[in-house]
Amino acid sequence: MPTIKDVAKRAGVSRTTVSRVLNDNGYVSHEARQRVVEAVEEMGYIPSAHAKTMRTKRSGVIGVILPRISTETASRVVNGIEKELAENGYQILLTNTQLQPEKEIQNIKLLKSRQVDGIILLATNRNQDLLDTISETSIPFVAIGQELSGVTSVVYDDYHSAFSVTELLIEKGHRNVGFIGVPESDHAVGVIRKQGYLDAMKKHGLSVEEGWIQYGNFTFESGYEAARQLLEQSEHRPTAIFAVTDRMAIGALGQLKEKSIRIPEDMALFGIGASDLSRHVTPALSTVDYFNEDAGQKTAQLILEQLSGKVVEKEKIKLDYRLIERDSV
Amino acid sequence: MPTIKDVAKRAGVSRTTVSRVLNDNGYVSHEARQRVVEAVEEMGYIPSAHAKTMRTKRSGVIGVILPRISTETASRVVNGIEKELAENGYQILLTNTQLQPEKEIQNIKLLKSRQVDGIILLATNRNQDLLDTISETSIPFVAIGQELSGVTSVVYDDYHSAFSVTELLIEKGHRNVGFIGVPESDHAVGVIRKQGYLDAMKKHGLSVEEGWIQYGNFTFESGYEAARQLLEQSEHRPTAIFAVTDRMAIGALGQLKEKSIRIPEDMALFGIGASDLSRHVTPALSTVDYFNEDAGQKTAQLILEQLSGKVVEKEKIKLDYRLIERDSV
DNA sequence: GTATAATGTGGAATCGATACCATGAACAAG
DNA sequence: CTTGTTCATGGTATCGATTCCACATTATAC
Repeated sequence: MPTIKDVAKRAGVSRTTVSRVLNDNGYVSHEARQRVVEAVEEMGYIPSAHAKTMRTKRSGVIGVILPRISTETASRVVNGIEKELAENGYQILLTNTQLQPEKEIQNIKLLKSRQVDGIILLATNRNQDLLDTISETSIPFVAIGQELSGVTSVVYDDYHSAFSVTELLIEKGHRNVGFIGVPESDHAVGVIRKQGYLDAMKKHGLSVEEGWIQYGNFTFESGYEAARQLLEQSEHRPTAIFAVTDRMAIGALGQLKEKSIRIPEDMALFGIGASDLSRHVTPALSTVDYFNEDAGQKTAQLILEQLSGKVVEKEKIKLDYRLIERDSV
Repeated sequence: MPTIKDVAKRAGVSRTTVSRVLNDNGYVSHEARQRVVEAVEEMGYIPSAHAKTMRTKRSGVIGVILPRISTETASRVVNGIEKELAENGYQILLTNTQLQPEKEIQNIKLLKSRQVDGIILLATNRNQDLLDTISETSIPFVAIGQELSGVTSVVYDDYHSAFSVTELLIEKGHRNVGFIGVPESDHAVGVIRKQGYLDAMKKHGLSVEEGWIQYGNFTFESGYEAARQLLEQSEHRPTAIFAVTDRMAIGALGQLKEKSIRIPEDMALFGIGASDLSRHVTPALSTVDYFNEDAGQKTAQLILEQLSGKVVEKEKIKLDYRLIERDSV
């Protein structure tokens, strides 16, 4: 690989002049510029980003930490981020935590060692170690998915969406609404969505029987299993199930079909996520669209804003959502 | 951010000694090591990967070029790659081309400027410019998904899988098998899979009527549309449809359902990809599993092999596949 | 026609790490 | 007691770019 020195020699100028041409700053005569451009072309010269970063302290890279790469939600968010950042000349460096909280911290260090200009975290938990690590981090940082105290966060409207879903089911005449949640370590999904459900029930004067609330772990299988539990409620069996993710809802759907329970006549079903799946299962699953791609884009914009140098208040952006009513209710 | 110099000062040793402790090579007394470790800890020192890369010419990063980030296939492949590389101390730098061929070349340059130690390309086409760019590239390179001449490639067994699918449909008694393909610019999917279909038909003495072959562009919608075309064949209407991707198969499924055509009684349906979707639509879609995650892992292993320094022959690895027969046939 | 500004170019320092070489101390072998 | 290893440490060059400063040269103003 040729270096700037080689180009300089070939063009018969100094490294400084080559640098000027490349970055289009300073005075360069027409002839000198011409010769440099030719030399670059002929030698297939590609500047070293490392040397540049080292000198300028800017890498043009934003680190993105994902819980897992292969989820639809994450993919969409990344898409949104990518789109926005690429337009502004930034590149993404993706890392994933395989859902291990300690890896989040590890990855933040890793990204810092690579001099990323900013970090975006798709958060799944909010443990103190993580918060500490972030607050020690001097570079622009935005979290998405969870509200992290002291950190600019982009969050979905977990509470109101869950509330609305529950209320919609109630308005459809259901009084016994079952719920499939996830562990509380994921605050947004595990705590807030449940709260939305509980508050909606309460508002309408409906009690929530023990056994109506089951838990899964985001997988189809756990939804399938949770639905089995819900069906076993001997008296006061739910007539509707609200699962906090589409995958679990579709797992539940499998259970219901297996038991030949008609949907929505005998059991209504609602999910969250607006996954491709939700649209194509039968009956089509009612769900909530969180506009993940827009969320990613918004997050990227916040990072860019911080990057632009102006001092920015830490803020919390709550995004819009939309209920999608389909055949399952 | 503290540098190695700051750590050296704090520990009362030279930079060289700090480097020795960090990389665990050369002689360092117990006390000196102790002091360095403490200093690193206290200052929260994180070494600059850029400086290191610059000096050592090794970045510990493998570039991965994807056609699009948010597809199930790509996600799985990346997962496999990640798993294997992470175990060997490498990191991934992801870029995507948004399906624009010229961006593939652009991204290769970008990755080279970042001194990646190797490049993995999820290829969708095989144009000459791309091949030229790759052959000019001196670093380890592996393509996956398409066979690129002169490049180590990991490919799916597109031909035999398509052949098997077609044959299976024929053995089920179908003589009129319709086909939904994609443009030939994607050689593996557009050309080879179609060839497998055609050869299987020929082998069994079946002619392929004009109009039985339709084309889509990987989307649900295009599958839906292609199926409509297939249904319009007035005489000799197909009794089975083989779509070269699950998404298009599921698009077709929508069309069939809309027209109240019973599956599989009136029309059998087969896809490729073993997507989550295929398992959960009704009726469950028969499909081909290409073991994408294993493919990613295998690809990573090939890169690691090249990285290990031994001279490796360019090779072409053809992967296994598995037909998954479900309710749609 | 001289002072001043604009234009054009290169030398050298710098970013933060590693690698090579030199040097010194401690200790064993002859 | 000299010689040769092993152990321990530091100085300095280097990787490939940018940036600052110095110095010409040319153009413009008065």
